Amino acid sequence: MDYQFKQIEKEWQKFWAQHQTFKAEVDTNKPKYYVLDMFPYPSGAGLHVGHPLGYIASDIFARYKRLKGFNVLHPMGYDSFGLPAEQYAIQTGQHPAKTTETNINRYREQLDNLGFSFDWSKEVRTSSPDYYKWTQWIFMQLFNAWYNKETDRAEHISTLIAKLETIPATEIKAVCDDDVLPLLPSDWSAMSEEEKQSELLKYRLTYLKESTVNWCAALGTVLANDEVKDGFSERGGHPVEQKKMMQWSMRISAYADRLLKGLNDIDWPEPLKEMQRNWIGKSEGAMVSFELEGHSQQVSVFTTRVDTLYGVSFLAIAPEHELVASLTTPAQKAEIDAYILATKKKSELDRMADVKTVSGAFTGSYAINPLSGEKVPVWIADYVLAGYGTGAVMAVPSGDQRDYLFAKHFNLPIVQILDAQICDTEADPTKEGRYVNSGIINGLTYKEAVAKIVAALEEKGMGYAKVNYRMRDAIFGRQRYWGEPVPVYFKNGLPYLIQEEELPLLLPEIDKYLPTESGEPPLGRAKDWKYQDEYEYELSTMPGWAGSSWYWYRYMDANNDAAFADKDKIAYWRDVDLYIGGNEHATGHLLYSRFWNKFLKDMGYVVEEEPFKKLINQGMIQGRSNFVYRVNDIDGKGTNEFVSYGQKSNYSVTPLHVDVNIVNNDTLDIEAFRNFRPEYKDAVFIYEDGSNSLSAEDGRGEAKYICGHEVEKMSKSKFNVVNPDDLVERYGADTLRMYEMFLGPLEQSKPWNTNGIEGVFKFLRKFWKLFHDENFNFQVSDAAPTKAELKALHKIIKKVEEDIERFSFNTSVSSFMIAVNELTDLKCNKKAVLQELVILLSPYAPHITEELWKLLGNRPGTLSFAQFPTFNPVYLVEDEFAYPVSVNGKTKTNLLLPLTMEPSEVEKVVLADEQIQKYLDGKTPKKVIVVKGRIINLVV
RNA sequence: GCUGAAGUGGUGGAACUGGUAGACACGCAGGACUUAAAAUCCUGUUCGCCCUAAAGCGAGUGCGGGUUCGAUUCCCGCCUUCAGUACCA
Repeated sequence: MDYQFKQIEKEWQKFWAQHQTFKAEVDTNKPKYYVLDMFPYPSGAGLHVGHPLGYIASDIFARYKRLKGFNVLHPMGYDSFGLPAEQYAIQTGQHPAKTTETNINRYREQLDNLGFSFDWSKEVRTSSPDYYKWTQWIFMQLFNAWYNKETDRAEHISTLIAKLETIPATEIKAVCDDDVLPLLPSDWSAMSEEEKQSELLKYRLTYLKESTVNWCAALGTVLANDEVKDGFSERGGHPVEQKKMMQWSMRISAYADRLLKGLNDIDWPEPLKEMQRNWIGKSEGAMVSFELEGHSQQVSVFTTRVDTLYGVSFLAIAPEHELVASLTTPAQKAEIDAYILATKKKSELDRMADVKTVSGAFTGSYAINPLSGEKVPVWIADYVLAGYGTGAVMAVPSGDQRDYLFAKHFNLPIVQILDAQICDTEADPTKEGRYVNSGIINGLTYKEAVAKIVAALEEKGMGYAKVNYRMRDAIFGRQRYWGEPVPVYFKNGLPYLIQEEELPLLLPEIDKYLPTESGEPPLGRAKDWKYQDEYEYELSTMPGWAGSSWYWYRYMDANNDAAFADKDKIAYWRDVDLYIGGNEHATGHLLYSRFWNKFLKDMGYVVEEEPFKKLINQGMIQGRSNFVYRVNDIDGKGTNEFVSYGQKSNYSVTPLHVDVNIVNNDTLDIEAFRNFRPEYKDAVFIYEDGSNSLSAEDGRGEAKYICGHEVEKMSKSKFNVVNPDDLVERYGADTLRMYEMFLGPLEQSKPWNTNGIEGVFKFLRKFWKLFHDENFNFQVSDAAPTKAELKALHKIIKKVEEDIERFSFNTSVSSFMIAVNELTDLKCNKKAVLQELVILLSPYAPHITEELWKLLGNRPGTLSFAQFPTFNPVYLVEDEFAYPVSVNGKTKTNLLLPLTMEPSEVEKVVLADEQIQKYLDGKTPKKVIVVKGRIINLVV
């Protein structure tokens, strides 16, 4: 029979499911390999053709590793808590769990269509109580932990309590809030239980704190920094404002340095690591305190250029800074108030777009330079961010451009501090030369100056060296319904954990998925939802990233209800060897996951410091839209006439999107177009050849309407969404799998273009034909392969292995085509060759190869665990080589010579060659370069 | 602005350590088969010049330089596109 992909694919998908072919069990006799995909959020739109790209690549790799003798864990699941299901619930009243279930089923169906080798017995769903029980459990561990800088790891809170009982709190090296009390052991023991709890909260790795948050009124929730884009929410594009709220936070900043260092040990794309480095934003500098004239408080600033301290001509503090009110003199009050009001009015977006305008206001107060004793004015300015450093800067106009502009604008002094510094027209941040106008560091170089200034500040108690990070602690709460409940209740305003045995804390049912009338989160609607019928539960839920920050461990032991995963299983599977996903998760998911992983390692629950050893970003698949061109009449109004792409320059036209699914290789399906919309029913066309009737005059076939095209985002409104199911229906999963790989390098973003899928389909048919005679009877021979056949085979063995190892799947598809073309030309139907080829191709096209494997007489289903063919270089050895002969680097001709011939001998033959003499034009070459087995170059 | 990635035929792309640029595929053109079409198969296809043809000549990997016998590949400068980030003190 001809290649019947539909029947073959259904049959094998059923077989794999029934036999649980890909179920992975711990097997200490085999090396493990863990291949993971970033699990999807099951949206209502289903999978489009861009989603499976990474899944196909990882599936090929997983199948390849199985053939190489590895015990492969290759699971899949769903990140099923999230906003869209809840938005839908608000609109329709339908429970998000129900929508989610429907969407998951659809996803599963689509995934099953593609023949992935997932171990579905280990499926996880973050929204299932069996799963979020353990997300809550990890939250509890974080609550019960603090970060000890001495041991450089997280520890149980009990070790902190032990310290507080024995040593002064000031001697405890902890990552904690700034306002921890300087308690003595006696103070601690004198505290009430509640006072103690309140103090411990300042140390816990997850803690409740009043913080400035990104509040999105339209979504009714708080967003993380990475969910805000240019002052608008990433999802939905609603405005976001700064607001103070009590919020759960995760002390990820405790891990800043380890998160930074760990990047050196993992095999991730360099750009991705760079993004994380920038996000963590480590900067080394110093804290400097300035006394304030007439006040008891001080202002401290963070600076990376403590050497410029003598160049400070004013202090600038954020309008939100806590000292603004007390620093403002009566005379300046009106001006300051007006400025603060103006700043608040400006939206985040304006403030960013408006980088060039200098603005600020003088408080009327003065600060004292700790080293020079000089009086400098204190200003407020919106270029100083409340959220970074201390929310105050020491302004050095000679060395910092923003300070420079500010000083120019407000006529403040600009003091040169280095002899090599040129700051007549702009700031000069270089560190060259020796210091001038700089008190104790005059005449010194940069390096000497920094050390001396830090020492002087430390001696006076006015400053110290400090490392600062841009990364803030992560907000860990959403005022939303469809997320994990936080396992916390409140007693006298203080948070307490519920008991571990009481997990999971189930998401309660509510009547509407909206905030309460008093503005509390939706959980405030739950009736009689109280801990021990008495205490209020936490009403916010966990953010989207909670469930995805540890899910790869759950796959190891998905059905365990005694632990998030069994210790022995974690000890076997350890970490993810290969992780494939989009790079939109660079600073969110991937950073939080590394953080939780390090914490779990500190607490002894897992074994590896880093969760994802190797990571690959698959490129985004963009949409490729098609256009028809509607002709406008003289008044510019649209007509019902459409002109083909090549003829459109002769008319005034309006381009209109047309559904890519009724366009084939940019040729419009006229019939389908007429049915696309009622108003097109009687459309008139001007075809590519300029004619306006379907059949050309000479009867040489049909005229064509050619569409224009453009690359855009894949979206419904642009009619460029391509559904994988349609392509599977037409060409089969094996063709789609190979075509997605054939499209180009995995990491590269590219527009989806179905043109060309035929080529891959033809290839598979040609491959099928190798095993069949003209009448499609299965027929292979047991004869011994010829030298040429073995050469073709071993060439592809070598190529495919090398390509898979470097994730170059597109080139191996080409190589398969070449191999099949060669074997077809050789009329090869030798089992010895074809059977090896079946194994080689099986990771790419698993269905057709399973079928042929069976037809070749092997036990069904054993292909997945066959042995990957071994490359033997003997078959590729050549004894002759057609040397390209070039003159001055330009190739002129080829010369067939034995490979054993030595270069000196080659040179002689070349110079004697009649043909080559012609190119030399009678001249004697100055030099002859012979690279054995490569090239001959004559220099004239 | 800063950081990163990338620019190769009509299109997707290949060329892995500097060694025959354009593999493989799409599209297109021509042909075979067919009453016809679809499907299939064969031939050609970087551009320009020359030519009945065979053959030949020249240019060519974003642009301008450099290193080298030889550069898509290495170095310097510039341009364009995409992504991330954005007053970070």
